[in-house]
Amino acid sequence: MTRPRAFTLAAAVEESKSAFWEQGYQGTGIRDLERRTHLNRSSLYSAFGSKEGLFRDSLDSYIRDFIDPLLTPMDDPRARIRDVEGFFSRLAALFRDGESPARHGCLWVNSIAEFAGRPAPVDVRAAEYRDRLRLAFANALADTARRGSRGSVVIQRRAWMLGVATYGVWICARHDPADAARLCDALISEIRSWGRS
Amino acid sequence: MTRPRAFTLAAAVEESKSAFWEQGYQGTGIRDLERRTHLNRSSLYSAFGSKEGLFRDSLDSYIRDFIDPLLTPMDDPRARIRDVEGFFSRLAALFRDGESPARHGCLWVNSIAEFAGRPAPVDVRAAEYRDRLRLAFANALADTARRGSRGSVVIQRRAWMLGVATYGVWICARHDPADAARLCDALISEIRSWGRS
DNA sequence: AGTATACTGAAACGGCCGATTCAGAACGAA
DNA sequence: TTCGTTCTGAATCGGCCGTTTCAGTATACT
Repeated sequence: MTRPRAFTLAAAVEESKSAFWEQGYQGTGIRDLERRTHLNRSSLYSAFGSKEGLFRDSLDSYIRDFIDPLLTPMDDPRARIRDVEGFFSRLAALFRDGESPARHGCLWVNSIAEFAGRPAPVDVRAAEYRDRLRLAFANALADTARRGSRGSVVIQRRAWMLGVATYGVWICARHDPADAARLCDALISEIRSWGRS
Repeated sequence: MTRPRAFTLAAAVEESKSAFWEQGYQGTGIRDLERRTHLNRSSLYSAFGSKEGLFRDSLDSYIRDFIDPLLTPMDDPRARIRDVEGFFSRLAALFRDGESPARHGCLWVNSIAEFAGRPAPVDVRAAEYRDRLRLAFANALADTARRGSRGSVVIQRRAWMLGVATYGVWICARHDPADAARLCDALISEIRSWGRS
């Protein structure tokens, strides 16, 4: 009936995502996005409506393709403390890989820092991300409580602590990925010591 | 000999600092700074040279007046684990105070997220801040090693962990200060449990 | 063949960006 | 009083901001 799109929305989002990831929302101009996506303004606006729309889609894609896979192992009801260690060791590997976009930190954490409280597509979902993180940790740590070594209060507290540490690691990675990798190692040691107690 | 300045540099920096703190570097325009400082462009530029110069001075003032006082208690060689608890309980109090600028997070952490790796007055000193934090924690935790309850490796590891947790708490505060306060409470509980072990 | 959409490239919008310059008035110290 | 500086206000700079519009061309469907 009508002429189809010559480009994939997903591909355009992919390129935009890495631009926002590296340079932030304000640091990325429409002209940057034109260059990265190899699309002109008109196509961009007809497909996404606005810069903010494109950013929202980038954020969605980021969570779906990057964050979720990191967390799902810990969501499994059979998850154990070793899955928590696995999470941080996978992070460490990303930080040590000079090619990984993880060296620019976490798109979401960066976005929270960039527009806090301001009218932005970030603010609402920031709490979601935080809770998702804490729940994943709490779930994976839960079996140590079941095995009686610790009370559930301690588990909860440690899940919170790991959540906030994850935020911190991302910030650290943005300015020094190698240090963030060492940080993950240290966290893994600490978590291992919890398993022994 | 010549006409003196009618305004204080420090006062101008003070106003600029809070503007940057709330809205970030890129989010704050010269026109914002004119409004906040009640100075016109010419005075601003003749006094500070550039927006970046004003930002650098704001960052210095931030560290001197806000960060240093929070850390010095832990720098004391006689510092104990209770000073670490004190640090987080002071943070919690700031987050619970609706007037405190701490509700906008940490100017430095925000800046790291905003320009990582880019030509900015932040990048060099980011490592300084990180190390200063870790050293302060390590120093205040050291006596638990001296008292033989823990090896120095554990102390080091925990100091790193608290450093990264502090980063995370600041990010968390930027989007939900009340939650950050609760987070500090949880950290205090955890730290207290270290003292008992 | 006709129709409906998508493509490209360019132009233009009002507005702000950071920064520089100027004229004129105000002021303090020598 | 004179000299040197700072003040204010306004204008200007080139450039990018995000966004809209348009004419012209290409493409796939019925």
